[in-house]
Amino acid sequence: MKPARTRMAPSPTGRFHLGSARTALFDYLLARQTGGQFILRLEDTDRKRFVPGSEEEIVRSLDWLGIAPDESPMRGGKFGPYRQTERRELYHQRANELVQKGCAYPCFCSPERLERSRKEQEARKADRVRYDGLCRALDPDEAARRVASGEKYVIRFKMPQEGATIAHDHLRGDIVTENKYLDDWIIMKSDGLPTYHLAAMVDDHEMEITHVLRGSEWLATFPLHVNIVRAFGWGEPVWAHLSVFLKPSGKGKMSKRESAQALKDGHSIFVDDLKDLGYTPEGALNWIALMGWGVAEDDVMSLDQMIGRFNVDTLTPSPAAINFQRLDYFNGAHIRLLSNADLMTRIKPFFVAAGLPVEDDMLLKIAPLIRERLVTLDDCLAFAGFFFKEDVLPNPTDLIAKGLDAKQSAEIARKCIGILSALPDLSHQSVEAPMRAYVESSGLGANQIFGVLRVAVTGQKVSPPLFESMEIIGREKSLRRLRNAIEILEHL
RNA sequence: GCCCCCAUCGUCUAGUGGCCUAGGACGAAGCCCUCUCAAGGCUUAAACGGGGAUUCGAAUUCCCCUGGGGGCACCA
Repeated sequence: MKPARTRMAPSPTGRFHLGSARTALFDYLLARQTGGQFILRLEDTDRKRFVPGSEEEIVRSLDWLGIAPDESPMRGGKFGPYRQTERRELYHQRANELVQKGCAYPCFCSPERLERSRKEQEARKADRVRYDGLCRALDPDEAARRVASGEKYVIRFKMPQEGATIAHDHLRGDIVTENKYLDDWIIMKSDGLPTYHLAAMVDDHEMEITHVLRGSEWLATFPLHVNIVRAFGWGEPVWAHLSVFLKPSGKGKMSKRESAQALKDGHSIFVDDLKDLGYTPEGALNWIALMGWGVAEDDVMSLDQMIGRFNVDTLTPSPAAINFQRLDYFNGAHIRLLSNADLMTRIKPFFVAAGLPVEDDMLLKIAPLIRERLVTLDDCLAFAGFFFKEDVLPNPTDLIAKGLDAKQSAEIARKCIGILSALPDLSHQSVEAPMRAYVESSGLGANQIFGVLRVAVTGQKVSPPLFESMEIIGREKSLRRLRNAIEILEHL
């Protein structure tokens, strides 16, 4: 396959969400696989909806995911500039070219007249509300004179009114639309900036884009786009319209309210939130990739494996419901693939953020103990926070072994102190045998004895393996926590 | 309302006319392992939306219906 040039063209008008991330991923995969380039182009022609900070969020999200573009407004590239507001002269020329060719025309209708026309069409229940064509009928010379005189105008694309437009989508095949249902859409606004329809087509051509992957919300104006490209006489890229993401129930798109709820539940549809929620880029990427891309087996994949296996032909056109349980699964699966050193550097920030005095070598020893227990990285606090505290505060009732009372439990703790004190060291190898022997001789269950020990030493009912944990905590601290536990039990 | 798109287990999907008694993964249930919780292993339940047509034969092709989604801006 020839090197593909792909592009993601978000508008800086809001948060960077799953849909954009998936488009970017597929763009990236295709570019890498073919030895091509992945481009980020900012479609900032709508100055009214511009949201400060959104450009930064796009770049930050892409960086974090590990799928940074090869060419972008920040990084530059030989097809720049990559911000549409910096390319207005180009659009101006191209729009005029279409007018000259008779494929587009200036329109002087005021927003008020347009509004009136719309209302009138709605009132008589017209099949489709659209531009009534007043300025389409204008004499070109007359129109040119009015433009030259400084009258306010927009430029509309002259849609063919007969026949049908056949647009080819790579995933759906030919999409046939009768031209009578199409409109003379505005391609140049009165503020001198182009609309998406013109700008994207011009840029995709100028930037030599070979594959356009975009959301299915563009399907409705797809016929317009191919008509514009054809009016210029350009070759068409491969078009693939990706399906939308539905909310977990599968009924409709995620709403603001549901996005907020997801965040409360520890999930998010915004990539920039994922890091703080304890997700890894690997897990997030894997999750995103498998929504709308059918892979027969071996679901857990690294980015490199995805590059190797990606295929535009196997993208699915049907909408996909978001499933956060799968995100958790993929995240845990990728965490388990991490080396101790890697895992260590990833969990460290969460301890630091919690104000715990962490040390690298100790974290390195803890990493293998909690690796397969983590669903999200921030789970490390719940599993291993006790390692870094001077003292733990076990829930008194948790200290009482199942089926026994406080006194008997205190006795177990005392016995443990005796055993552990007598040992040359507290390595888990040294501890295991004598503790097992104690369980044997006591007539109690391992659950009961280890339970008391666990809660006393870690302060919690659920913890990493006990003996390994004590080895890291050390004898002094372990014994002190045991004595505290006895204290608590005796005062019950 | 009009136009366009989509349709396999609860969810993501494999499947391109006979290899389908419909495969995998998440989730669910059970068992094993086990110092807790996980991880891991094994097992189970779970789907071709409905109706026609083509064909010796249809999840796979065609039509209709239904359901879902998107669009109908001087927004992208």
